[in-house]
Amino acid sequence: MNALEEIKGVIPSLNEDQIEAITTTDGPVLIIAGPGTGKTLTLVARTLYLLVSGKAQPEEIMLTTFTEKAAYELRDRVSQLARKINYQGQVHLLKMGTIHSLCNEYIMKFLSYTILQKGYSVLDELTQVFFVYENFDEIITPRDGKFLGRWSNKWNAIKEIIPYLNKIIEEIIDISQLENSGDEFLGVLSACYKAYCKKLFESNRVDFSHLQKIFYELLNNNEIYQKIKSKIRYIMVDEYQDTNYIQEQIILKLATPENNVCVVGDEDQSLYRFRGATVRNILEFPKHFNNCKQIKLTVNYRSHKKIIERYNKFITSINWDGFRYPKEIKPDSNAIFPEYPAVFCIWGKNEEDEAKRVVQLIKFLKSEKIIEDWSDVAILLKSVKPEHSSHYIQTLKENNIPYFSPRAKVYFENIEVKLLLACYSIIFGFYGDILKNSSIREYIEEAIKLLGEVISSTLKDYIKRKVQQIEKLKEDSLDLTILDYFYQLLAYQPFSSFLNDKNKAYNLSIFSKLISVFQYYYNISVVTSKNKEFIKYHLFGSFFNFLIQAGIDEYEDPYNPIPKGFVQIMTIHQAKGLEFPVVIVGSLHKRFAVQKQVDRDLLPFSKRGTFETERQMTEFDRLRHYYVAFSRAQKLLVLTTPEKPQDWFSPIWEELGQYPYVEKETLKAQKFNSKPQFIPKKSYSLSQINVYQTCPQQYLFYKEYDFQPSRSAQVLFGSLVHHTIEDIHRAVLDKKDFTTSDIENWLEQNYKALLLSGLRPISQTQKEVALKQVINYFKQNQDILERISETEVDVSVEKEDYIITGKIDLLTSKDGKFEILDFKTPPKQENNSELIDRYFKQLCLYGYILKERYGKPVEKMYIYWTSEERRKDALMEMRYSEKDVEEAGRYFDEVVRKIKEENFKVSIPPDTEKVCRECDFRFYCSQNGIIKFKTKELEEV
DNA sequence: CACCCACTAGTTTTT
DNA sequence: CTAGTGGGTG
Repeated sequence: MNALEEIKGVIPSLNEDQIEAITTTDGPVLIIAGPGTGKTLTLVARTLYLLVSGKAQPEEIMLTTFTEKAAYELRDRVSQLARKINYQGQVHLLKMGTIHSLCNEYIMKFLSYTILQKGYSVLDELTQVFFVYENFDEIITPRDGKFLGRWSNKWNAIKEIIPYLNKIIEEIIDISQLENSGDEFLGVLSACYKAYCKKLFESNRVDFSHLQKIFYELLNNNEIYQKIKSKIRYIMVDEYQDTNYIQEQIILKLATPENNVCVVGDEDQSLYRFRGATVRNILEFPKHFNNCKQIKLTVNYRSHKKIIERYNKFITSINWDGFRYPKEIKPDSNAIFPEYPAVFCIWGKNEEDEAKRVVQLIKFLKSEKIIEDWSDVAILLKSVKPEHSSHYIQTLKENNIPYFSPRAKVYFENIEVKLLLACYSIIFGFYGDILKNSSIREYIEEAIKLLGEVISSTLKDYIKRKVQQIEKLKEDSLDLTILDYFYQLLAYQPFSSFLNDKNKAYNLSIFSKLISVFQYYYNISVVTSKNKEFIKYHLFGSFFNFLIQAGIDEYEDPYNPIPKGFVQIMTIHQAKGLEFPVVIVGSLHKRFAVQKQVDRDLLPFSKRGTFETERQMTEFDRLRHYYVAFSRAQKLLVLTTPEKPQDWFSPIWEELGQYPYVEKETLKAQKFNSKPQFIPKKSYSLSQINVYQTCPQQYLFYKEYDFQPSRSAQVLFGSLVHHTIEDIHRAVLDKKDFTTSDIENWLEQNYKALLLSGLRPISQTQKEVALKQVINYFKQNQDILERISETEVDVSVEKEDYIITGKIDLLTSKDGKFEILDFKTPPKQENNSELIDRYFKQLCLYGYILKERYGKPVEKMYIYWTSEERRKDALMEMRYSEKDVEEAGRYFDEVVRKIKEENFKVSIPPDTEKVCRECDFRFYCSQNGIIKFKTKELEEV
């Protein structure tokens, strides 16, 4: 059977255009995929086709997506179908991810050729802001009270300058041209840019745009380019309309010379201009080649034909003047579309009335059983901030309809967050007169009032003790970080009960991360007499002040972004790539502005120059934005407004029936059933599973909720030893010469990197112990080092409903047999202990995976106890039988099943001395009777 | 189509 | 307070 037939066997629905897209593998291909035309399916099938036809091995295919989530989904689907077809290759080796994550991977691989050092940290949106804040005076100098002649407020200047810094990189702008432009603003800007980069690399950090730039520079080094390129034969790029200039350059470079590059996208659905994306890439793609194949997918399998008709009319209502591939989306000719009003409008007298009618409609749909679940309805808005969404939310609440709107930037409105902030502001003395001129005065005062209403006497006493403790500080310091207060507060009501509420627990976890960001970016570890005033002013006056004003989002489950049982209220951006039976589009009367200042200032210096005119940008972008919204609808598209819509909506708005005057009777006769959401498989690392085995509560808090640890010295010690041993192995594999002083150096670097990742420092003696262990290992095991064949081998295994991941080192014996080496830093255990049994099961699993992958059995497995001085005590040899492997498999299934069932009860309390003493939740657990832990420290709390 | 001026709203988000 | 809109003029 040929590859195409095999694929048709598992995906019978493929149409002719899709098949052409799948089988046109060589040379440049542009796939224009309209909404609902099976873009993801086509990408999955194309990848599969490349694999099954033997054109490429998994590791030779690179597929970039717009989000991590899309990458997961693609990978899951490919591996699912690959199994169905019984494909034998290693699907997990596919290079799939966002462009950023792929850049990051290659940078790590070729680190020594870049400006970055080991353990560099990547700034995200929030930390980039604080990085500029931290180095503000060196980056931006004010003149006449204004920053760069434009902005008078410091935080404002930070917020405004960051898009410029990013754009300079993304548009590959020659900074000397800005300098010499003669324009005063651009001159100062280029100086800022230089200072920013200098600071960035001095502190061994990168931002997202620099990840791309550094990778791009690697590609321009021919020797490295050859290395990278030799392993990439096929490139696919999803959402190509949302790529920026440097990404285009990266893709084109990676594709040369044979140009097996396939880009997929739809210029009509481009809505990320504000992030530097430009449709220019997809429009000009064919011009880069002389043999570019173009395939258009235009058959829509998503929407009712009346909906398609309407949005076709909408998108073609202006003159695109060549800035669009002419196309018409066609309904599925095999589908039967029942006759009912599939598109109608709601025009309220005012926002309140509009919301009332919207909710009336939603209730009607549900009570008539036209929809099955509340989550079949999505309200799509330009923004979900309260000023845009509150009238809908209010009315939904009044009618007891559950709703879900995680991106409303209302994190700080949650009671658990308010109460924590109140506690912190009292502990550090940020209340009363000090608030007078603060812009968060109202917020803090309200929070304190709220705390007054719920506070218990024990919590009151605790806070009093802490206030006095800080007041008494003279010349000395407390053994408390700012984050430690957080974990102590969790021991008290109402916080400890909040931990039982999933959503609140996640929000508390976000709080722990915020505090940790503050400690890190303002360079504070413990509270001292010298820094207590600094903490007071900066924690509230600048840090929380900024965050509360900007607002941050609440927790969202990456594995289940559209939970069942809730009406979805989301931004149009969020809805991209999704579909819903019923889509209600609001904000039709609002003006639509497109950010232009950054482009106006910088694009003239881009190599490509400008593209559309400013008027065109506005005209094009607003149509595209709402085109995305309208095309999400499967069965029902409702346009809603409290006022006359903007004129440019008239092509879709004209002659629409109005609710409730539409033919409700024919609507009533319908039944919309929704497809189940795709939920990607969860992966569990073996170290995670170990944590669960040690203490399910600890697993819940650190691994499930992802609380930021404050006191995990043990973790740091273990990682430090592991990483440094990895360095030795890598150096051996690279055939580099090194001495013990190099090892000392590596350990020091690793230590710094681990501290940067937010771990708590360990003592000098402990650090020396770590070094001793590593050097001991190095000195006594020359024979092992010589036999290392691979380090950090990925031993992931995909099970029926979960993925287990792990990393090990691989040895090859003289006669070519495999051996596994795994390092353990805890003290050596007795031979029949429970822990050894657990480690043994891990090794069995590793052995099994490797046998499957390489087709030959693993001969020996070793645990190496690094804390043992002599090799004969440190090295523990194990062998497994098939029976052991089976048992290990059952064992992991069982543990994962318990985790999935959310069984986090502690049945056997862990060793309080070893485990709990290092755990931030020891106060919480002992106050709540989970463990008995009495020490001096606790009594003082 | 470029420029000016008065008026008005205040966004969207990935790594 | 910044910057985008949109009407008006030349």
